[in-house]
Amino acid sequence: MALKIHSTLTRQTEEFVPNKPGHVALYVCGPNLYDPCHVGHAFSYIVFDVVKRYFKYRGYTMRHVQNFTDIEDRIIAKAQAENKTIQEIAQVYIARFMDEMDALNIQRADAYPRATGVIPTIIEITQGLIAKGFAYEVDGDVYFRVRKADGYGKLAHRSLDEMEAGARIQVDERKEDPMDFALWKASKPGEPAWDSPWGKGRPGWHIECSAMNYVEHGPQIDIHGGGHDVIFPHHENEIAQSESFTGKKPFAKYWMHNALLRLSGDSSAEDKMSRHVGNTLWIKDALARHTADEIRLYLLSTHYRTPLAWTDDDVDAAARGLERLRAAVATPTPSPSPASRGGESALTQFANQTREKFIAAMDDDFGTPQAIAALYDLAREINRARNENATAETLAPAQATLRELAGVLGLTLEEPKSKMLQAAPFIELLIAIRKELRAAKQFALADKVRADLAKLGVALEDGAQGTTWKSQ
RNA sequence: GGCGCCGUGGCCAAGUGGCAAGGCAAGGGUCUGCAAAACCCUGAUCAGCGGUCCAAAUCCGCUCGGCGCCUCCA
Repeated sequence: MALKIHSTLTRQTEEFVPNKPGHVALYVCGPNLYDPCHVGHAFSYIVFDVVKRYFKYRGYTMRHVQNFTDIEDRIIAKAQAENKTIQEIAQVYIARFMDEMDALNIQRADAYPRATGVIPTIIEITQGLIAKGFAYEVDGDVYFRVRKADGYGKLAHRSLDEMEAGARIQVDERKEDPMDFALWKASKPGEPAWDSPWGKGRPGWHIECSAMNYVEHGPQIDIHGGGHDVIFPHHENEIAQSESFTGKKPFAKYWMHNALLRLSGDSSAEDKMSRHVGNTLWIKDALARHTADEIRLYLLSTHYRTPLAWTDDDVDAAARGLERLRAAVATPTPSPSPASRGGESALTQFANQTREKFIAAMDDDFGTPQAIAALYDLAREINRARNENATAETLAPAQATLRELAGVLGLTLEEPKSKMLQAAPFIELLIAIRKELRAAKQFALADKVRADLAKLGVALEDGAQGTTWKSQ
């Protein structure tokens, strides 16, 4: 079975064939650093984290590059408003970004280049594009000549004429074509600026990604990813710049775009989550309410190309499902009774079939919803076997498989860290006393202990192997 | 105005031509001193209308409803 990917460029689900056998060069568009990241960003980065984990699982080596755009109009505006440098602004959000990615169990990229770190390459590419006739200078600005680029609009599947017919942008008379976009902008007083052949200035919005790709990956990459909203103009322009400059096509072999997350309000209409619109849920706030496993399971329960509307209730529903998965991998105390030989190999066999189903689902354009369904099926079989007194040894292989597959989705299946570690010895003490009460058939008192602990947020569960507790 | 997506049981969500995955919730049951957990059982003809086909949630057309991009955006 071959791994297939839906590419925005062809609008087809194609078999994945890397440029270099066994290796994947992946570039994912990172954030502009003028504000914290919201769960829409988290969704995108989780999606590509799963893409990466799955490729590794299938034996590919990866090089994953994620950029930071640290020079851009909004960052400049923010810096001016707060009387700070753009570097100071960027640093604050980069530190927060890294913390949040770690908290979401998103594996770090191999490189995090910053736009301001590749200015010489940006100038080199811009010069090259001018030399080849793809760009022109006007008053210290440099514009890309879209009419010259081969197949401009091929990613967005729109022709230039269509775009101009419906364009709402103000036409800059100095540009040859209204759709021409800036590679380099002459700086205004007070703005950060770099020396260039066209005077003091700074990069336009799209060129930095072409430059960072060129520096980190070379002229061609396998997969370029990002949110659906960045297809046009950002990725379209990246293709135009990179292919025109290097002459190598395709710039990226597969273009993957995740659908956009919407934020479901109490009564208001659901809108795309977006920082400039203002309806955002910061990652930090989401993590205060839900664990990374819960958030990931929820987001991955929908296919990445299907839009979904975030609601806390739905995340909570996913969290309850997660508990069943966790119950399945929880290690039971080895049973003293002899192994029930009957279902032993059958469970392992089921686990192996689950792995095949999981792989088949993921091979088909990262079908996480079906992959997760397979996980639930396996969890049920494990729990059932345990109910039928299977030994720890019998359960272990299937549990290992469940952990293995969950790990591909970045799910740890670990119990959330208890908020009551300090109280643990006292809770254990109460459990021990309650055990004696139960042995003495003083059930009313035993139940009171359990009920009162529940009021304090501690749930007791009496199992065959004794009583366990967890905080809620 | 142009390009595109979506509408599946109470809720979330797969399936994209051949008897409708999975999760949450709900009801019934097993187990348990009781409870919890776990497990078992129960439920949808796929927005509406028309068409193509031996056969459609899946293809075509129209209608209604929701959304995205075309400008900053993951």
